[in-house]
Amino acid sequence: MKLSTKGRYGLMAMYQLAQDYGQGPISLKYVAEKQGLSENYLEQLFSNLKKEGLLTSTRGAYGGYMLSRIPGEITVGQILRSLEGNMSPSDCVADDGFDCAKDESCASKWVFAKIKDSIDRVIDSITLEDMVNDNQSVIDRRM
Amino acid sequence: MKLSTKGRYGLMAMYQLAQDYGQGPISLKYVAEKQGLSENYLEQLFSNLKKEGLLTSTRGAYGGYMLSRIPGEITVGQILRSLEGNMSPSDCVADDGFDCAKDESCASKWVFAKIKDSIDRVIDSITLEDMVNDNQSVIDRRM
DNA sequence: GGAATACCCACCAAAGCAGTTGGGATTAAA
DNA sequence: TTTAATCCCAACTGCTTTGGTGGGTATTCC
Repeated sequence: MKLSTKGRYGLMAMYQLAQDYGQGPISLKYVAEKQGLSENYLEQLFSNLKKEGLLTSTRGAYGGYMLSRIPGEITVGQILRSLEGNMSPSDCVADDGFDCAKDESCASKWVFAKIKDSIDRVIDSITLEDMVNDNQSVIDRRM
Repeated sequence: MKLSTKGRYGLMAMYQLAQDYGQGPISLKYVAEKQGLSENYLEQLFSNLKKEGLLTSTRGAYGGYMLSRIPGEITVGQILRSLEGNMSPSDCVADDGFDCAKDESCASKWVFAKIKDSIDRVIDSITLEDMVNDNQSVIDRRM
């Protein structure tokens, strides 16, 4: 049950933008180099993050990308969901209106629901600001 | 970040064996039918679970599979790990001795570690017995 | 005008997933 | 002693996803 590189790279890239927050638009090239990622691939991820409203972009020379909100208002959960889809371990407990045939009588289902809840609690409680400040203790108090 | 059918089917099948615990060996065919799974595919999963010591088998007519321990001593974590490998969202926080080049300075890493810990806490606290008894409230008290 | 950038879309190789197939070995029962 | 039920094993397959690459276009600053 792994994250794909979309989620991992995307989080790393967003973290970089959080570190350089307030410096105006940051170019894709810079982010890719700084985090050691393929520029072309990262472009696709940013396109997604933009669609979800987490990034804004400026075209042309000296253009680039910026977080659409302050780092304290962007959570890891928002980033991962926008790149990975929902973060449920099984579709039967996702919020997508998928429904499993056996539905009720399934003992596995509530196990998956518990896993999902615990993941959600973590990723929705950590913001980019927390990551920049390395706020481990803050998070621990929150959870 | 989904479980594969290995984890999902495997858990369902083990749950079935827990329900029929104490009835002697249970055939693959019965479990597959009861849970609506492909017999041939399930066979591979059982082979894995047996290697990990979670199942014992009896060959020949009237043979089958049994849990190797009482349901209260088999956790969801043991089952999922034996079928899915480690349950870390990223290899950089797995216990496998993988090590990431940037290691120290990676802010994403501790995020992944927090996710992993919360998953582990859930799956290691739920046993097959809990599932059979539908012990949701018991689990909630435990966590 | 030229350089730097974001935007868009098609394509691709490799790996993983979810089985299927086919045969063999072992054992209880008839 | 045959037969049917069962576990055991390994190869094969079609499909989808992953993790990119490449090429061209549009926009903006100097």
